[in-house]
Amino acid sequence: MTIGQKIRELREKTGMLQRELAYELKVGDAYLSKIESNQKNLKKEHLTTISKLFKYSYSELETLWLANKVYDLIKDEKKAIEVLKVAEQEIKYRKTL
Amino acid sequence: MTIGQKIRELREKTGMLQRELAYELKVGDAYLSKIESNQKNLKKEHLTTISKLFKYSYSELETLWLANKVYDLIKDEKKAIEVLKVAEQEIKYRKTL
DNA sequence: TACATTTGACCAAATTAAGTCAAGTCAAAT
DNA sequence: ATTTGACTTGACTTAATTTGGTCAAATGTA
Repeated sequence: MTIGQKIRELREKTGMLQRELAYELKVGDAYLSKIESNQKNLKKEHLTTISKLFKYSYSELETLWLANKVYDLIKDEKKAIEVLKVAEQEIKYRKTL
Repeated sequence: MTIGQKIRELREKTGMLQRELAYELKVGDAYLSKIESNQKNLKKEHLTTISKLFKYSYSELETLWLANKVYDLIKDEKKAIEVLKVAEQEIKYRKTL
């Protein structure tokens, strides 16, 4: 599940049009279309609006949003999974400091 | 192990000074100091030079370099580990498409 | 002292973010 | 068969941020 998919899911479940949600977010509908297909990242602030609008956990949206950023960084790498493991170890290690 | 630590390790093992390695990389020694302490990221191209200079696996350097970028992105997040899990699932999922 | 390294403040250039607009697609209704 | 409405796409723009550094001063350290 990506942040884009989640937003689309929330929107469609309430029968809202892209145009309508875009209006709430104060962006154009073309931009929202790209957000839902993960071609663009939305601002973190928009997560707040979405969270309130659909009464959906902000924290979960934030996790998906961050995961999407990580994904963007390594999606084209063959070693993507290994990279994540190394990053994970680093996080765990530095937590203990 | 971070990319900065690895570079320092390689440099020190050969008794090289920051100034000397910096010269090879055509950067200032202050900048190299920051690279070794992960305050700055080096260019991917520099990995090639380092790999050749110390005869150390390019692929491993690249993994550390990428992991460092991922780390930078989520280091301040409480949910860092969870974010990595979500990103990992996304990578695995999209690979099967 | 002198050499190696680190740090903070700063900078220009390159990149990314955050969009827009117009044209195009696609399905359903007319 | 054409219109309509929802959505998508590509090309573009502008502003903000990041990258990739530098220099001078401070801090170890032998």
